[in-house]
Amino acid sequence: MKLTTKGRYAVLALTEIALSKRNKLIKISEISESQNISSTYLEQILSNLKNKGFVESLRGPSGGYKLALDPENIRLGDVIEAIEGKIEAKGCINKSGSCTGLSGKCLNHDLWDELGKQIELFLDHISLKDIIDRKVLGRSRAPSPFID
Amino acid sequence: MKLTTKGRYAVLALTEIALSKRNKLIKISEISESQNISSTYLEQILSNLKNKGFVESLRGPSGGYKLALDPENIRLGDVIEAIEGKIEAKGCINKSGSCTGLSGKCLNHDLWDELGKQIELFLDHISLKDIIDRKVLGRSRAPSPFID
DNA sequence: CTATTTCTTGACAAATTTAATCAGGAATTA
DNA sequence: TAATTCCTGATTAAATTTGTCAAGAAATAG
Repeated sequence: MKLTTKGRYAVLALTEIALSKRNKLIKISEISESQNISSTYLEQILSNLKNKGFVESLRGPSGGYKLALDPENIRLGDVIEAIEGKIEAKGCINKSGSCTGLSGKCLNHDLWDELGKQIELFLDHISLKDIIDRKVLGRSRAPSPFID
Repeated sequence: MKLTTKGRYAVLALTEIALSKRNKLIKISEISESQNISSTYLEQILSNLKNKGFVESLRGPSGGYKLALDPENIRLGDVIEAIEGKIEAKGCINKSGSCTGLSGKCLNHDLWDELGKQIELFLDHISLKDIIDRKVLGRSRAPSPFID
Protein backbone atom coordinates (compact mmCIF):
# COMPACT_ATOMS: atom_id res chain seq x y z
CA MET A 1 0.00 0.00 0.00
CA LYS A 2 1.19 3.47 -0.69
CA LEU A 3 0.10 6.95 0.24
CA THR A 4 2.78 9.59 0.11
CA THR A 5 3.02 13.35 0.04
CA LYS A 6 2.70 13.14 -3.71
CA GLY A 7 -0.87 11.94 -3.41
CA ARG A 8 -1.64 14.46 -0.72
CA TYR A 9 -0.16 17.29 -2.77
CA ALA A 10 -2.27 16.18 -5.72
CA VAL A 11 -5.49 16.41 -3.74
CA LEU A 12 -4.37 19.68 -2.22
CA ALA A 13 -3.62 21.13 -5.64
CA LEU A 14 -6.98 19.99 -6.95
CA THR A 15 -8.85 21.68 -4.12
CA GLU A 16 -6.91 24.89 -4.73
CA ILE A 17 -7.74 24.74 -8.41
CA ALA A 18 -11.38 23.98 -7.66
CA LEU A 19 -11.63 26.90 -5.26
CA SER A 20 -10.05 29.38 -7.64
CA LYS A 21 -12.61 31.47 -9.44
CA ARG A 22 -14.82 29.50 -11.81
CA ASN A 23 -13.05 28.97 -15.12
CA LYS A 24 -10.23 31.22 -14.02
CA LEU A 25 -6.81 29.72 -14.50
CA ILE A 26 -4.55 29.29 -11.51
CA LYS A 27 -0.77 29.12 -11.84
CA ILE A 28 1.56 26.57 -10.33
CA SER A 29 3.43 29.38 -8.64
CA GLU A 30 0.27 30.50 -6.87
CA ILE A 31 -0.39 27.05 -5.45
CA SER A 32 3.26 26.59 -4.67
CA GLU A 33 3.43 29.83 -2.72
CA SER A 34 0.17 29.57 -0.85
CA GLN A 35 0.83 25.98 0.14
CA ASN A 36 4.59 26.11 0.58
CA ILE A 37 5.27 23.28 -1.82
CA SER A 38 8.21 23.12 -4.22
CA SER A 39 6.92 24.44 -7.52
CA THR A 40 9.04 22.09 -9.60
CA TYR A 41 7.69 19.17 -7.65
CA LEU A 42 4.17 20.42 -8.23
CA GLU A 43 4.90 20.62 -11.93
CA GLN A 44 5.44 16.88 -12.07
CA ILE A 45 2.24 16.20 -10.19
CA LEU A 46 0.05 18.58 -12.17
CA SER A 47 1.47 17.40 -15.45
CA ASN A 48 0.48 13.92 -14.38
CA LEU A 49 -3.00 15.03 -13.36
CA LYS A 50 -3.37 16.63 -16.74
CA ASN A 51 -2.41 13.49 -18.63
CA LYS A 52 -4.95 11.56 -16.60
CA GLY A 53 -7.65 14.03 -17.55
CA PHE A 54 -8.40 15.71 -14.23
CA VAL A 55 -7.20 19.19 -15.20
CA GLU A 56 -6.62 21.29 -18.30
CA SER A 57 -3.82 23.74 -18.85
CA LEU A 58 -2.88 26.73 -20.92
CA ARG A 59 0.66 27.99 -21.47
CA GLY A 60 2.03 31.46 -21.71
CA PRO A 61 1.36 34.59 -19.69
CA SER A 62 -2.06 34.39 -18.06
CA GLY A 63 -1.80 30.64 -18.45
CA GLY A 64 -2.36 28.09 -15.73
CA TYR A 65 -4.60 25.21 -14.75
CA LYS A 66 -8.30 24.60 -14.31
CA LEU A 67 -10.44 21.55 -13.64
CA ALA A 68 -11.36 19.39 -16.62
CA LEU A 69 -14.29 17.88 -14.72
CA ASP A 70 -16.86 19.08 -12.23
CA PRO A 71 -15.73 18.54 -8.63
CA GLU A 72 -18.54 16.07 -8.02
CA ASN A 73 -17.14 13.92 -10.81
CA ILE A 74 -13.63 13.76 -9.43
CA ARG A 75 -13.37 10.74 -7.16
CA LEU A 76 -10.45 10.80 -4.78
CA GLY A 77 -9.88 7.13 -5.40
CA ASP A 78 -9.22 7.82 -9.06
CA VAL A 79 -6.87 10.67 -8.24
CA ILE A 80 -4.82 8.68 -5.79
CA GLU A 81 -4.65 5.70 -8.09
CA ALA A 82 -3.50 7.92 -10.94
CA ILE A 83 -0.76 9.46 -8.85
CA GLU A 84 0.37 6.65 -6.58
CA GLY A 85 -0.61 3.63 -8.58
CA LYS A 86 -2.97 0.90 -7.49
CA ILE A 87 -3.36 0.75 -3.74
CA GLU A 88 -2.80 -2.92 -3.30
CA ALA A 89 -2.00 -4.67 -0.14
CA LYS A 90 0.33 -7.16 -1.72
CA GLY A 91 0.50 -10.04 0.67
CA CYS A 92 2.63 -12.69 -0.89
CA ILE A 93 2.74 -11.68 -4.51
CA ASN A 94 6.01 -12.37 -6.29
CA LYS A 95 7.44 -14.10 -3.29
CA SER A 96 7.76 -17.67 -4.33
CA GLY A 97 7.56 -19.98 -1.38
CA SER A 98 5.71 -17.53 0.81
CA CYS A 99 2.36 -19.20 0.28
CA THR A 100 3.46 -22.33 2.06
CA GLY A 101 3.94 -23.21 5.70
CA LEU A 102 1.41 -23.79 8.41
CA SER A 103 -0.64 -20.83 7.27
CA GLY A 104 -0.37 -22.05 3.71
CA LYS A 105 -2.82 -21.03 1.05
CA CYS A 106 -2.29 -17.50 2.18
CA LEU A 107 -4.69 -17.02 5.02
CA ASN A 108 -3.17 -13.57 5.20
CA HIS A 109 -3.90 -12.79 1.61
CA ASP A 110 -7.57 -12.29 2.47
CA LEU A 111 -6.70 -9.75 5.12
CA TRP A 112 -4.62 -7.46 2.95
CA ASP A 113 -6.93 -7.83 -0.01
CA GLU A 114 -9.89 -6.85 2.08
CA LEU A 115 -8.06 -3.97 3.72
CA GLY A 116 -7.16 -2.71 0.27
CA LYS A 117 -10.82 -2.85 -0.64
CA GLN A 118 -11.80 -0.99 2.50
CA ILE A 119 -9.46 1.82 1.52
CA GLU A 120 -10.55 1.86 -2.10
CA LEU A 121 -14.21 1.86 -1.15
CA PHE A 122 -13.67 4.85 1.06
CA LEU A 123 -11.77 6.91 -1.46
CA ASP A 124 -14.06 5.97 -4.31
CA HIS A 125 -17.04 7.36 -2.42
CA ILE A 126 -15.49 10.73 -1.63
CA SER A 127 -15.46 13.39 -4.34
CA LEU A 128 -13.59 16.63 -4.62
CA LYS A 129 -16.93 18.33 -4.01
CA ASP A 130 -17.30 16.48 -0.71
CA ILE A 131 -14.01 17.94 0.39
CA ILE A 132 -14.90 21.47 -0.61
CA ASP A 133 -18.30 21.18 1.08
CA ARG A 134 -16.72 19.62 4.16
CA LYS A 135 -18.79 16.51 3.86
CA VAL A 136 -16.16 13.98 4.82
CA LEU A 137 -15.93 13.95 8.59
CA GLY A 138 -17.68 11.09 10.35
CA ARG A 139 -18.16 8.90 7.33
CA SER A 140 -15.70 6.11 8.03
CA ARG A 141 -17.30 2.75 8.81
CA ALA A 142 -16.35 -0.44 10.57
CA PRO A 143 -16.34 -3.64 8.53
CA SER A 144 -19.51 -5.70 8.44
CA PRO A 145 -19.80 -8.81 10.60
CA PHE A 146 -18.92 -12.03 8.87
CA ILE A 147 -21.85 -13.74 7.15
CA ASP A 148 -21.48 -17.44 6.57
CA MET B 1 0.24 6.18 6.66
CA LYS B 2 2.42 3.16 6.79
CA LEU B 3 2.06 -0.50 6.08
CA THR B 4 5.24 -2.32 5.21
CA THR B 5 6.49 -5.87 4.99
CA LYS B 6 7.36 -5.64 8.67
CA GLY B 7 3.69 -5.44 9.58
CA ARG B 8 2.80 -8.19 7.16
CA TYR B 9 5.56 -10.42 8.45
CA ALA B 10 4.31 -9.80 11.98
CA VAL B 11 0.80 -10.97 11.15
CA LEU B 12 2.19 -13.87 9.17
CA ALA B 13 4.36 -14.94 12.08
CA LEU B 14 1.44 -14.71 14.47
CA THR B 15 -0.73 -16.93 12.30
CA GLU B 16 2.07 -19.47 12.07
CA ILE B 17 2.47 -19.43 15.82
CA ALA B 18 -1.28 -19.71 16.33
CA LEU B 19 -1.51 -22.67 13.99
CA SER B 20 1.34 -24.54 15.58
CA LYS B 21 0.14 -27.22 17.94
CA ARG B 22 -1.61 -25.86 21.01
CA ASN B 23 0.93 -24.74 23.60
CA LYS B 24 3.73 -26.16 21.53
CA LEU B 25 6.59 -23.79 20.99
CA ILE B 26 7.57 -22.85 17.45
CA LYS B 27 11.04 -21.67 16.54
CA ILE B 28 12.02 -18.64 14.51
CA SER B 29 13.92 -20.90 12.15
CA GLU B 30 10.75 -22.88 11.42
CA ILE B 31 8.79 -19.77 10.50
CA SER B 32 11.72 -18.38 8.60
CA GLU B 33 12.09 -21.52 6.52
CA SER B 34 8.46 -22.22 5.81
CA GLN B 35 7.79 -18.62 4.88
CA ASN B 36 11.09 -17.74 3.25
CA ILE B 37 11.76 -14.77 5.46
CA SER B 38 15.17 -13.77 6.79
CA SER B 39 15.40 -15.24 10.26
CA THR B 40 17.38 -12.34 11.68
CA TYR B 41 14.76 -9.96 10.43
CA LEU B 42 12.08 -12.07 12.05
CA GLU B 43 14.00 -11.95 15.31
CA GLN B 44 13.54 -8.19 15.44
CA ILE B 45 9.86 -8.46 14.76
CA LEU B 46 9.14 -11.26 17.20
CA SER B 47 11.18 -9.62 19.89
CA ASN B 48 9.01 -6.57 19.41
CA LEU B 49 5.81 -8.63 19.49
CA LYS B 50 7.01 -10.16 22.72
CA ASN B 51 7.64 -6.80 24.37
CA LYS B 52 4.17 -5.70 23.39
CA GLY B 53 2.69 -8.76 25.02
CA PHE B 54 1.38 -10.70 22.04
CA VAL B 55 3.69 -13.69 22.37
CA GLU B 56 5.78 -15.45 24.99
CA SER B 57 9.15 -17.09 24.47
CA LEU B 58 11.48 -19.61 25.95
CA ARG B 59 15.20 -19.87 25.25
CA GLY B 60 17.46 -22.83 24.84
CA PRO B 61 17.02 -26.07 22.93
CA SER B 62 13.33 -26.86 22.54
CA GLY B 63 12.68 -23.17 23.05
CA GLY B 64 10.58 -20.98 20.80
CA TYR B 65 7.47 -18.84 20.76
CA LYS B 66 3.82 -19.26 21.59
CA LEU B 67 0.88 -16.89 21.81
CA ALA B 68 0.43 -14.96 25.03
CA LEU B 69 -3.24 -14.34 24.27
CA ASP B 70 -6.09 -16.27 22.70
CA PRO B 71 -6.36 -15.59 18.95
CA GLU B 72 -9.77 -13.95 19.42
CA ASN B 73 -8.16 -11.42 21.72
CA ILE B 74 -5.45 -10.38 19.30
CA ARG B 75 -6.76 -7.51 17.23
CA LEU B 76 -4.86 -6.85 14.03
CA GLY B 77 -5.12 -3.14 14.63
CA ASP B 78 -3.15 -3.50 17.83
CA VAL B 79 -0.53 -5.66 16.17
CA ILE B 80 0.00 -3.26 13.29
CA GLU B 81 0.12 -0.27 15.57
CA ALA B 82 2.68 -2.00 17.77
CA ILE B 83 4.89 -2.82 14.83
CA GLU B 84 4.43 0.09 12.47
CA GLY B 85 3.38 2.81 14.83
CA LYS B 86 0.18 4.80 14.70
CA ILE B 87 -1.43 4.68 11.29
CA GLU B 88 -1.99 8.35 10.86
CA ALA B 89 -2.70 10.09 7.64
CA LYS B 90 -0.72 13.16 8.45
CA GLY B 91 -2.11 15.83 6.22
CA CYS B 92 -0.46 19.09 7.05
CA ILE B 93 1.10 18.36 10.40
CA ASN B 94 4.47 19.98 11.03
CA LYS B 95 4.35 21.83 7.78
CA SER B 96 4.00 25.44 8.78
CA GLY B 97 2.29 27.44 6.11
CA SER B 98 0.55 24.47 4.58
CA CYS B 99 -2.74 25.24 6.29
CA THR B 100 -3.16 28.47 4.38
CA GLY B 101 -4.12 29.28 0.81
CA LEU B 102 -7.46 29.06 -0.91
CA SER B 103 -8.19 25.74 0.71
CA GLY B 104 -7.07 27.14 4.06
CA LYS B 105 -8.13 25.64 7.35
CA CYS B 106 -7.10 22.29 5.97
CA LEU B 107 -10.08 21.07 4.05
CA ASN B 108 -7.87 18.15 3.27
CA HIS B 109 -7.17 17.37 6.87
CA ASP B 110 -10.64 15.85 7.24
CA LEU B 111 -10.02 13.52 4.35
CA TRP B 112 -6.83 11.97 5.63
CA ASP B 113 -8.07 11.85 9.20
CA GLU B 114 -11.16 10.02 8.14
CA LEU B 115 -9.27 7.64 5.88
CA GLY B 116 -7.02 6.83 8.81
CA LYS B 117 -10.10 6.04 10.87
CA GLN B 118 -11.50 3.85 8.12
CA ILE B 119 -8.32 1.79 8.18
CA GLU B 120 -8.16 1.62 11.96
CA LEU B 121 -11.80 0.61 12.22
CA PHE B 122 -11.22 -2.22 9.82
CA LEU B 123 -8.15 -3.61 11.51
CA ASP B 124 -9.58 -3.18 14.99
CA HIS B 125 -12.51 -5.38 14.09
CA ILE B 126 -10.49 -8.26 12.69
CA SER B 127 -8.87 -10.70 15.10
CA LEU B 128 -6.23 -13.32 14.59
CA LYS B 129 -9.00 -15.87 15.00
CA ASP B 130 -10.91 -14.32 12.11
CA ILE B 131 -7.87 -14.88 9.93
CA ILE B 132 -7.44 -18.48 10.98
CA ASP B 133 -11.14 -19.19 10.50
CA ARG B 134 -11.13 -17.39 7.15
CA LYS B 135 -13.74 -14.92 8.26
CA VAL B 136 -12.32 -11.84 6.63
CA LEU B 137 -13.34 -11.90 3.01
CA GLY B 138 -16.25 -9.68 2.04
CA ARG B 139 -16.29 -7.59 5.18
CA SER B 140 -15.00 -4.27 3.85
CA ARG B 141 -17.61 -1.51 3.78
CA ALA B 142 -18.12 1.74 1.94
CA PRO B 143 -18.27 4.93 4.01
CA SER B 144 -21.67 6.09 5.22
CA PRO B 145 -23.46 8.90 3.37
CA PHE B 146 -22.95 12.33 4.87
CA ILE B 147 -25.52 13.29 7.51
CA ASP B 148 -25.96 16.98 8.10
C1' DC C 1 8.07 39.37 -34.43
C1' DT C 2 10.33 39.42 -30.10
C1' DA C 3 10.57 38.97 -25.24
C1' DT C 4 8.35 37.17 -21.39
C1' DT C 5 5.70 34.05 -19.10
C1' DT C 6 4.07 29.75 -18.22
C1' DC C 7 3.57 24.88 -18.78
C1' DT C 8 6.28 20.30 -20.37
C1' DT C 9 9.59 16.68 -20.21
C1' DG C 10 13.16 13.84 -18.80
C1' DA C 11 17.25 13.10 -16.43
C1' DC C 12 19.54 13.52 -12.27
C1' DA C 13 20.63 13.88 -7.10
C1' DA C 14 19.63 14.19 -2.16
C1' DA C 15 17.30 12.55 1.71
C1' DT C 16 14.69 9.35 4.04
C1' DT C 17 12.88 4.99 5.03
C1' DT C 18 12.76 0.11 4.75
C1' DA C 19 14.87 -4.20 4.81
C1' DA C 20 18.29 -6.85 6.16
C1' DT C 21 22.84 -8.26 8.19
C1' DC C 22 26.11 -8.87 11.78
C1' DA C 23 28.26 -9.56 16.16
C1' DG C 24 28.19 -10.45 20.68
C1' DG C 25 25.54 -12.04 24.49
C1' DA C 26 22.18 -14.48 27.85
C1' DA C 27 19.18 -18.20 29.14
C1' DT C 28 17.94 -23.06 28.87
C1' DT C 29 18.47 -27.85 28.42
C1' DA C 30 20.45 -32.27 27.38
C1' DT D 1 29.70 -28.00 29.54
C1' DA D 2 28.36 -27.75 24.93
C1' DA D 3 24.69 -26.99 21.92
C1' DT D 4 20.68 -24.52 20.98
C1' DT D 5 17.71 -20.85 20.99
C1' DC D 6 16.17 -16.30 21.97
C1' DC D 7 17.86 -11.18 22.72
C1' DT D 8 19.83 -6.61 21.68
C1' DG D 9 21.95 -2.90 19.46
C1' DA D 10 24.75 -1.26 15.79
C1' DT D 11 25.62 -1.15 11.19
C1' DT D 12 24.94 -1.62 6.20
C1' DA D 13 22.45 -2.14 1.81
C1' DA D 14 18.64 -1.38 -1.01
C1' DA D 15 14.70 0.96 -2.35
C1' DT D 16 11.71 4.72 -2.40
C1' DT D 17 10.47 9.33 -1.90
C1' DT D 18 11.28 13.92 -2.56
C1' DG D 19 12.95 16.88 -4.62
C1' DT D 20 16.33 19.80 -8.26
C1' DC D 21 17.93 21.03 -12.75
C1' DA D 22 18.20 22.06 -17.62
C1' DA D 23 16.42 22.57 -21.95
C1' DG D 24 12.42 23.31 -24.54
C1' DA D 25 7.60 24.47 -26.48
C1' DA D 26 3.37 27.13 -26.60
C1' DA D 27 0.91 31.37 -25.78
C1' DT D 28 0.48 36.24 -25.27
C1' DA D 29 1.47 41.09 -24.75
C1' DG D 30 3.62 44.85 -26.52
